[in-house]
Amino acid sequence: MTITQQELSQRLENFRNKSRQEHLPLTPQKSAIFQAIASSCEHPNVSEIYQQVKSEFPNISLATVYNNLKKFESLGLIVEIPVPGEPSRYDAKLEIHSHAVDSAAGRVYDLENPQSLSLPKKLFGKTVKHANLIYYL
Amino acid sequence: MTITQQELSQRLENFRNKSRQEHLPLTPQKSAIFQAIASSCEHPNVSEIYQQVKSEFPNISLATVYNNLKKFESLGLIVEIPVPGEPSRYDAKLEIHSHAVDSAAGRVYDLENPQSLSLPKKLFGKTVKHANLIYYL
DNA sequence: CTCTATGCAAAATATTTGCAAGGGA
DNA sequence: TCCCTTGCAAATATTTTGCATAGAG
Repeated sequence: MTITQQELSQRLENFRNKSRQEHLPLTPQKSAIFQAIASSCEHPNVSEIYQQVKSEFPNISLATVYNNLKKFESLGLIVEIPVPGEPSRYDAKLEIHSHAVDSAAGRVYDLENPQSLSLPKKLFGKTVKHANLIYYL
Repeated sequence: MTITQQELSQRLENFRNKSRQEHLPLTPQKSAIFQAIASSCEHPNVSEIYQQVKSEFPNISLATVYNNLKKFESLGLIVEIPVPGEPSRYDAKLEIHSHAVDSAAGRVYDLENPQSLSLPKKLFGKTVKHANLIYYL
């Protein structure tokens, strides 16, 4: 499963814009980490991202990967997908959607949200920031 | 938020039945661990469960808690609720339902699934075992 | 030039495993 | 009796932090 060229460009541009907005230096390592997540539908976990980036930057530190993931999350560039019993995976698709977790195969799929699913705006007096419907296969 | 006496009895009976079915000895520690999860809507995480059980069994080991949680999960007695950025929480409510995660308050609420939400039986040729709709507040 | 990011190492946290002894069925 | 469970300690795995240096804006 690959993403369209157009979708990828959009994600990367969004990434660069956000970085500029926040006056954050745009290093090659950061770009590589973001691309490792954004350039496919693989929903990699930390060590997969680390391995991937390592092939381009053999000196990259795992701490750098962790630090950047945290930063990207706080900027709203990526979303963490927690998976029961395994390390979290990361997703750069920003539209609200669902996930199918196939633990046996160690994979996470993207799914459109069903038409029928209308999300509440508020719960317990608090704004619903995000919603994630996870199917376990 | 507390659960009804009836619901609790049901959960505990289910727990005892399952243990007997599987020919697993029913130790006081196991019961205490299960009850720590089943007797409220608190969705405790591992260390909260550990602290709770420790008050009754000061010698209990954290490893015992972990081992039993894994066992309970594989028996279908509890469900792990992964929470982004924090350790997982555990739920003994077995009906399919949703969760609202309030990270700021460190709480997870149970929610009925909306009527409108009809879950697919299969995805990608695999049976949907469980589905979890998580709202982030 | 200034400020953040990087890489390294160490610390902190979380989880799993091996094994001897104890206790339920 | 048999086998699972417990508790302890050690091993692994995961994530965070501090600090000196390098590099982006």
